[in-house]
Amino acid sequence: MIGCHCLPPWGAVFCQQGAIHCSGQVGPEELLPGQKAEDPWGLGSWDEAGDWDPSGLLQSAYIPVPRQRCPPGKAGLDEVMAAAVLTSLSTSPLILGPSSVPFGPAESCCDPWKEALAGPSGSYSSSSNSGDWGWDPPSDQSSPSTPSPPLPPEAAHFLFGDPVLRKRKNSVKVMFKCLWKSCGEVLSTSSRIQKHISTMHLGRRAELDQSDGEEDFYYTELDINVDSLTDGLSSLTPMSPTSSVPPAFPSLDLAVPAPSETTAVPTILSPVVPTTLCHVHSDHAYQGCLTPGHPVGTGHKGPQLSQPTVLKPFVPAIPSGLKPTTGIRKPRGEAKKCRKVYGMENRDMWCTACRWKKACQRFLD
DNA sequence: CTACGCCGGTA
DNA sequence: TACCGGCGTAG
Repeated sequence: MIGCHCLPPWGAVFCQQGAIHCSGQVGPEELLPGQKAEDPWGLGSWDEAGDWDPSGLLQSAYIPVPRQRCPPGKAGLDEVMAAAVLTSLSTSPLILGPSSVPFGPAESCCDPWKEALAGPSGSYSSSSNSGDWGWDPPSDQSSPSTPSPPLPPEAAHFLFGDPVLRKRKNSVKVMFKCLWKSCGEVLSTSSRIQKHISTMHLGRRAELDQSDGEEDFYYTELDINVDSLTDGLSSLTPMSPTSSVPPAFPSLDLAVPAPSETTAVPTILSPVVPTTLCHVHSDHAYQGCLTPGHPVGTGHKGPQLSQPTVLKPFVPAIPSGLKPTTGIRKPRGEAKKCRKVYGMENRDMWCTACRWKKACQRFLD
């Protein structure tokens, strides 16, 4: 992985993760000027850096903004920036763990940001963030202009490092975070979050308990282990049986703002769908590459895929890794060929090229 | 493994 | 022009 500025919007989240991680080792002196001065959330309680447990959301209060973006000479973390940071953090808590794994507590604190970016981050990129995932970078992430709604007291306590909670090691705090787009509400109990989703997003009447379980798809459980650092991923990955949301990165734009009642399940897969569709589409180019003069309809597979708008050029599913031995040989065309269309029995209907075992000229690829 | 697409060669 | 050996690939 590379520098933050090169990353797509969601890459910025990762960068923050790196920063988050490092904040564990960063002393107060590392904080940007103004960070303490503003301290709009009473973060000034940072005074026990040594005692600081670098895992968990507690660190969210101390995300050092990358210096490249916010040089010390500048104003620092003003309210807007802090809100933005908190927003992006609150929408992507599950990736906290992995990124912190490769870096041990003994990591140098000289330049945490660089360390996080350029350090032994081979594992950083490959193991922790599923870099292969090809969905669109959620556009929301790039513009964290919508701060999260005010957090409930319990969440605030947790997030901002209630001293009492911080002392409690080996404790796992479970929070429930709304995954609804631009919401990110964090509540302490599943019933609360369900009620929140039901009433706020699904438009159900609060008094009518008509929950059909759909709410489950819209929140995720933050199983935050305050204790273990190396546990990062594993402590976050296991989802409660009640929560159907996969341990996907919540920074994803779920892109299902108005889910239909009919298919609730696919919605949880929606982050993957675009990619899948893309590959599927390109892998089965059968429908897509027919020549206009397509003759008989024998093999016609009915209406073509209505080109979904989500399909974009993307990474073309080039059959890479083909053996370079035979030089330039086109991968086998997937279009209909005369043999396929007419069959061996109607060989006389084939184009001459096909008859001669040459490249079919009727159904060009 | 077979079926297939088709390159390269031959008649 | 007509055909086919044989290679590489997909299933």
